[in-house]
Amino acid sequence: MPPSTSGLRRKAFDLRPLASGRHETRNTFRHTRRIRFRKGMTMTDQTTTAATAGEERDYDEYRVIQDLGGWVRSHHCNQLTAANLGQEVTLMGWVQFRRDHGGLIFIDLRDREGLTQTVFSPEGAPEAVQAHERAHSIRIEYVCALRGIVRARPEGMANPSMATGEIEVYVTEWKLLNTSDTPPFPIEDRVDAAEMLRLKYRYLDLRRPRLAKNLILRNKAAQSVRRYLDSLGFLEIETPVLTKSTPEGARDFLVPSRMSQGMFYALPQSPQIFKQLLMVAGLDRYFQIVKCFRDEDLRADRQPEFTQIDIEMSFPDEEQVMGMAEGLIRTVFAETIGAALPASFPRMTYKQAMDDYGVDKPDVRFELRLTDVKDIFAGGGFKVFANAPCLKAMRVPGGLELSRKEIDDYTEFVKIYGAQGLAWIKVKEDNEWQSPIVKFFSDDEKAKLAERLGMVPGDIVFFQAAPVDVTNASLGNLRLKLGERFGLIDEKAYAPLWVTDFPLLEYDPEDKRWVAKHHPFTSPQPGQMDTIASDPGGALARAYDLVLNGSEIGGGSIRIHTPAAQKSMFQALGIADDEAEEKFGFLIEALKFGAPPHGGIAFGLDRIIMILTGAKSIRDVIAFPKTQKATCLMTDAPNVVAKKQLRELGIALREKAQENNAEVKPEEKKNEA
RNA sequence: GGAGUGGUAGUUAAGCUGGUUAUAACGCCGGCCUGUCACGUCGGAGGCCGCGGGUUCAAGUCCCGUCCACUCCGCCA
Repeated sequence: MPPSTSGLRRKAFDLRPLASGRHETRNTFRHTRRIRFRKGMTMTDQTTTAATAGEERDYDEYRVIQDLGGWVRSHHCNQLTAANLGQEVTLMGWVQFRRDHGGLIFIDLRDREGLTQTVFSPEGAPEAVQAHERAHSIRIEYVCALRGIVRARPEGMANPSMATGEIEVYVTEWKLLNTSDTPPFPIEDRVDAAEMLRLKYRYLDLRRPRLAKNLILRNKAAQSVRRYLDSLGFLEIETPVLTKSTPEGARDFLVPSRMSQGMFYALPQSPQIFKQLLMVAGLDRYFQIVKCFRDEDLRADRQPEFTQIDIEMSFPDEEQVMGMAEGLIRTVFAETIGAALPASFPRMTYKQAMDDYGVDKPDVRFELRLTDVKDIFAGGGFKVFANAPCLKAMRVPGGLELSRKEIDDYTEFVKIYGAQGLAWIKVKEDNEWQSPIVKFFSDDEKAKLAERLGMVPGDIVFFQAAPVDVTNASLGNLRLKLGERFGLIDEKAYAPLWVTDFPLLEYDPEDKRWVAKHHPFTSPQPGQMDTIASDPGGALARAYDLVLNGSEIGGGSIRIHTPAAQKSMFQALGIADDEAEEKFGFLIEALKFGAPPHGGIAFGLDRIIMILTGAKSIRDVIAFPKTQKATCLMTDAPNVVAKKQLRELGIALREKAQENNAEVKPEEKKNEA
């Protein structure tokens, strides 16, 4: 290998002892490749075929990992501008791209802040020449410390798409801090690898600027929340993670107790009761940015562990909680993305939301509405409409252009929500109605329909005749689809909306009983407690949800603060006195000792960050998220545990669970007693 | 629990009504290259077509099952 006997090579090679006596770490990918060569072809085959044009080189001799050796980073990779010209700087980061011209070598160095172009030239001082020679060995994702001079790029060579595009760092000396295997997917925003891979190598996915930016913004939002609430006298107080299972609400995650065998803690679905007890304690104003756990199935915006901004205050009415909450959201949006939300958020009752939008979290960025037309067709000749428990229509301007296939697709879409089909009328340019059903309508029905909906040429009207929940769900969700289809949604708009006057209770057909819609500590509106027994579905709660762009980002209520009212509430929910005592006795007890009127709200931080970043998935705003099956592909959690651990907890697995547990890996077996 | 979409080199994808040796781009390895910026150029390596059955002379392709990821319904006070 003649080139490596040159002085330069020898010098570079001799850097080895400088690496603090540590053994060099070779690129393991290259290592595996070698082994593979041995299996298949021989190494001599490899070298003879390739070494035709020039001398083969082994760059591994340059891939000696070095210590920082006292080097200190002077700037991050998004910092240098023309203002820094001539300065000697030290950058540290990952190799994003290399452009090796044989002569000049360009390396774009990346850290979480951005990119800086660095140049290695074979000219200049001997150190710089040597730095250039060694730089041939640099590969993508290697970790380097580069020291050099900030220079203006030559005339016409600036890159306006880079923040640091005016300058480059002319490298005089560099250290290889670590090598990297070839990453399983490119660390770049513009390439979208399979989510499975991204989750397995999450730490690489997070190197991509888009995800790193999301986490940086998430931090900004969290700090903004803390500043705002602190300025209003809210105390950040931690509450237990190992707590007590409560019967209402979502499924709990359970943690077995070793000390009390057969007993379980539950992870909190929210710190609800604790924050109320902090009010009883007289701490007056509480907040916490806190993990909550619900063992339910996942969605694009739902993870089994998620983060709430949990807030509670003493002596408020709805106006004070909502005013504080509006200020919080306005502050966060202003301080993170510079968006100005309205000075006062509009409000809508739950009933109006369901009537006009079919959902309890309307996206009010666009105008389409549902209209009740049941009365028009009641007792009429078209039996499907006449006999429907609920009949609503939605007029869509411009919908005439929808193709038959699109309408068929929408028909399939609403079937998801239990609809049998989807009726429609197109209003053609000559004002004639084109529809499979209109022949069943009387002239009077047609006239009334046209008038109520304000039908004009170019429209399509969709109908849903079904039970009220099916009608609302199918048209309400179709509305969102059509909003997208017709470009009605301003993606840059932020449309907050309070939804108020929620029902206190809702009927659970499965359990055949009334359950709290919000939670069982929510106060009914004045006078409503007395009517619960006679009309459980009619009682309204002092509850409010904050909806932003059709996403529920927060919800809260004024709480019950007297023991008598809380007992009545449990009675209404069909929770027997002894059960209430067992499950919530400590709360009722606490309310006896001068609990102040109190109320609060909790925001879904993950969902807020989704909106702030435009993320389509909650996984893109969480550092280490779970899959839809609630597993972690990186750590392989959940997993089996040693039999000893189970024994200590007094736990025996049932048959089916044992089958899963049988797949214990050898090293895990070792740990067993 | 249910419905749908996807799974083919390291990655992203193509592969039609089943039919030669499974294709491309990027990446990887090596040669050349002093102004690139997703550098260029020449050469090379790289495949349990998710897994298991079945149909067939023949399966990446058809059928059944199964696993994984995603979206949705149920569920999520």
